[in-house]
Amino acid sequence: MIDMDVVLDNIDLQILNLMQSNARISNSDLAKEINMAPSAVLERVKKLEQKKVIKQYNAAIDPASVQQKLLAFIFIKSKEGFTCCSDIAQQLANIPEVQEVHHIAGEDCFLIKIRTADSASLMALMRNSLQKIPNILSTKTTIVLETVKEQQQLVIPKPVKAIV
Amino acid sequence: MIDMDVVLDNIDLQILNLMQSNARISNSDLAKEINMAPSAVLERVKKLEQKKVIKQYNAAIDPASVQQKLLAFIFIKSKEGFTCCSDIAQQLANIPEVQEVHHIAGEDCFLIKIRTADSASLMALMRNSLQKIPNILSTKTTIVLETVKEQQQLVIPKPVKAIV
DNA sequence: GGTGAAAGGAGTCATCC
DNA sequence: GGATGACTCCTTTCACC
Repeated sequence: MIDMDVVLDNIDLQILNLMQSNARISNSDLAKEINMAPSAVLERVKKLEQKKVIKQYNAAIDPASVQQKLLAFIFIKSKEGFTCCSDIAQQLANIPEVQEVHHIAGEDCFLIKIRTADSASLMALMRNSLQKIPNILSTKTTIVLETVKEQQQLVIPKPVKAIV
Repeated sequence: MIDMDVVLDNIDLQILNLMQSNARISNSDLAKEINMAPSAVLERVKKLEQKKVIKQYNAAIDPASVQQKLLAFIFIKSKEGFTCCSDIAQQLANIPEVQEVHHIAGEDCFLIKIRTADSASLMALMRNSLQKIPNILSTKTTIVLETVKEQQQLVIPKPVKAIV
């Protein structure tokens, strides 16, 4: 079921480009930007949501404002065996503070991105949640000192304006 | 100017909690959820935007749908010296495919998160953009095979309902 | 798949509490 | 700060193309 026949035309790409950095744009503004009727644009947006091209609309919140000042990446090595790997992945994903779980190439099995209030709460979380997951062999933690850039915007190919 | 007197009460936290996973919620629905008048809620949302507690509203787009199937993390080691470091950070941040730039603790200087169409385009980007940045000593690339979880939602302390 | 119009609903602002 | 009400604009639907 991966990679269904999701075919996106230039208009879809324009919509995605506008919405990925301004998700609360009104449908009528969206329609003005791309020179179409609001109803037609609305239908396209709904289809993009249905097809899961648009997965969710998020408000990006400043972590420090809600006392989540520590960001860390942790490499997690696990015992061999693919069934256990996807178990571990799921258990990691269930931890709310874990924002990302990636299965990676190379010796280490997973890379996770995690946010907590401070280093003490990271330590507590590692003891209480991470270490209790079976089949984890070792972890290697990288603490972020400063985040220079953090955005989820994708590079969407700019639609080629047709010559009228 | 970092950490201004941003004081968030329970109502603000409720708003953030609702909007971080549903940024296109209408203001009136938001008002219903937290039992307040729409105008009062709107004012709070605007203040949260002004104070940069809400940084942006994003549509989370499925990367595969727009031909961005490769995700990689790259550790970048640079020459010593703090001034050169922030220069490098800025140049890394200017690359559109680079979604995140973190200054990290330890031997390596930076960790970046980068998305491209495929491994060939990652190679091209490393040759054309990364390698041309001065003072970069070495890079270590980690390719993601599969992403199990990827969300930017923060753990916001659940407001304690006051006893009425 | 897009348009245009019409009804219902939401955003916005001034005013009062 | 929050509520109310009025005005305006937007969303949503549907018949038509």
